[in-house]
Amino acid sequence: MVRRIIEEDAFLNPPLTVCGLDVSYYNQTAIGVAVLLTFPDLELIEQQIVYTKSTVPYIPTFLSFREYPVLSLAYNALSTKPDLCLVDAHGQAHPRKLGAASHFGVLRNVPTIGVAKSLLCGKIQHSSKPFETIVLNDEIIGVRIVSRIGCNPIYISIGHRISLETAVDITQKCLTKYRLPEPTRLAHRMATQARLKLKKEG
DNA sequence: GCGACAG
DNA sequence: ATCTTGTCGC
Ligand SMILES: [Mg+2]
Repeated sequence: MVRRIIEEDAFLNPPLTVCGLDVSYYNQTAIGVAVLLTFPDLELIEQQIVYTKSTVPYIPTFLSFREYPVLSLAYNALSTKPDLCLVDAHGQAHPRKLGAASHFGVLRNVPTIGVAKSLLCGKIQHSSKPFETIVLNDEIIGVRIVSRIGCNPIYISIGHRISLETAVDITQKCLTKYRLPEPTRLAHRMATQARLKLKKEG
């Protein structure tokens, strides 16, 4: 599957709509969320939540086996498909260069960007470039971005059908006043909200 | 063999 | 990811 990843822009650029994907858990229930926003205005136009039984454990480097199923169902639920997806996970910034964001992109054949909140592998290279890069095996596999002053950085990498440069550019255009870009931030917030609701209802 | 290790 | 109160800082 690694060889099926397209590292070039193969989508409507700039996109008219972008999607944010994330998952939360409540006991054995996986809660998948897909939000659809306009671009570049970032206005919410649709949100979908799906629930499944969580059966696969979390094992580092195998996140997609745990989260892809419910994410795919949430994506299916969208009445309108986005031009690009931002996934709360790494893309190529993965030991085998096949993080969940890339996995999702290839399986669904949709353009994706990996937006992670911490580093899985690789080392940060402080270069002269505007961004610090994530390097693994002498190869740049992603970038670290200080998306909000005073907060921990976020990690951007190619998911599928997009270049790293464009991935960084669009992610930055999705940033407002928070650490996470709007698509991922809203999906994450909605997933948390749904989890707390399940908890309250018992 | 040991430590690191997205969510 | 989840649990969980206070606390520090903008
Ligand atoms: Mg997540």
